[in-house]
Amino acid sequence: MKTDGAGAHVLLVDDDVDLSTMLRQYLENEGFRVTVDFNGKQAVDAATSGVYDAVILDVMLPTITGIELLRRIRQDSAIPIIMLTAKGDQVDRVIGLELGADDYMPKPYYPPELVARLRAVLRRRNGERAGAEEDPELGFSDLKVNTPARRVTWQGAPIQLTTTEFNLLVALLQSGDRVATRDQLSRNVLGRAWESYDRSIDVHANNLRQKLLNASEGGVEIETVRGVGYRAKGRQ
Amino acid sequence: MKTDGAGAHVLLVDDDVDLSTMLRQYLENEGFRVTVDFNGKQAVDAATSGVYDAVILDVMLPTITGIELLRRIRQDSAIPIIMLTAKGDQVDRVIGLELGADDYMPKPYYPPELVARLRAVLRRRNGERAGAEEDPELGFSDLKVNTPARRVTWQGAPIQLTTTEFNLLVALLQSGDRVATRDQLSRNVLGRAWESYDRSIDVHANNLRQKLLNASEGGVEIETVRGVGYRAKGRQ
DNA sequence: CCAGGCTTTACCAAACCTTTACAGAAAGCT
DNA sequence: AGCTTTCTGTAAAGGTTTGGTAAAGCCTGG
Repeated sequence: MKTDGAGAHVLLVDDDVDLSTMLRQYLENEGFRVTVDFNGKQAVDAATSGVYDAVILDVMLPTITGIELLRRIRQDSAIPIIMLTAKGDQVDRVIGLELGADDYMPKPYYPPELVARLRAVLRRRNGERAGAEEDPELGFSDLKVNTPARRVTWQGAPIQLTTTEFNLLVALLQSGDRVATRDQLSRNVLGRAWESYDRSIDVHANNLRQKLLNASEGGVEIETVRGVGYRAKGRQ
Repeated sequence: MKTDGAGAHVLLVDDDVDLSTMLRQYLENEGFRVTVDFNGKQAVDAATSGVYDAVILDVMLPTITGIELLRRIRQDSAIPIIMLTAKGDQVDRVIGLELGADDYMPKPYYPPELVARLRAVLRRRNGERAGAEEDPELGFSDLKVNTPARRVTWQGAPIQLTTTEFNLLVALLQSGDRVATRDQLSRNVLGRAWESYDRSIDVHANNLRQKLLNASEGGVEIETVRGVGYRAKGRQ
């Protein structure tokens, strides 16, 4: 249940208010604490203050270049840094990496991809090997969900799920006994906020429900919580 | 005195003539044979020629980045490599270490420290050769992949692969049951992060898939995991 | 200059996501 | 209970995304 980097505090330095707001929400939904710095002025102080666990740094900043920022941060701190770079901009990238950025992320990016890389640098920072092994298996009773392999089985028999269905199932299981709201599910699974009249999650939930029903004969259920969302339930 | 690595032949790739001369003297004094390459041009050929036991590689080179050099060497050889990186410039373990560097050494360094690490990687290499720790052969059922020799066979019959295809196959096999994401594959195989619309991995994956299919008649498959990446699968 | 091999592009088919519509269930109200 | 409103299940149509594939472009080493 405890995903990597849960609770890690991330400093996001980006001048694009809209984009960074969306990204912040996404990150928070993934369990990070996020602070945004729009102008980069205080970024160096903030980044080196020791309160953050990682920095996401846009290289395209209005007043000061991200590269310069990166250099200054690196003078005082070894905090993990991910740069956001323009697509195909090799120069910034190489310079960035050589200045000690831990990774880069070409724009435009998919938030889940960024989160994956963020977790990677955090994991690497903490005991490299130690926590490296995730709890790859979740699920209850005879239902096994192997996240790294993206495989689902009931009593050993594989269940064929689409990408979204798989993600949805994982989200539901991670939510455990708590009800997962449509908004949470939409953000986690579809990568967008939920708005009224959006029935997409419902459709996926039902398709998933159907497949699980067929495969497990009622061993796993997806319970509807009227007006709120869904919850996965199984005979323990 | 002459402990580990006595007589080992080291290739030093560094453009700073003064520094590398001093280092060479120090290393020779410690019992190593040393060859220096200043411009890095011939470094790949030299490193992969089989005459050296280890490479010390400066990442800050004038014409070509050390990272690029590293990648090319790793395409053809498993020789131990230590990177020299600028201070604080954890020149990317993401890229450096993931591309297969064995260790890194921040500049400025104390020669004794470098020698210690050099011996460590040499010892590790030899130890692995002695112990059963290594898996020079990976693959399943009738597919044999010999990494040091860079040879692939199906039921003894060789399969002709390009460098990239071979690396891709190894990356897939090493990932085992886990799905290898495009980003992971891109980093490991191509030495760069993945960005959307980059289809290179897909093309290689399909070429490889085709060759394996022809050779093994379905004994090995490269499975596509939609929206995520690929996985190698074989009849066990 | 050629050859081999990596990358990019373009196109197509298949997979699959989203939307829509409607019917049925649940909850509220009187 | 009945009636009304709100919400969810479900099927199907439509549209979008994704990956396979062929081919052209490009780079590099010979």
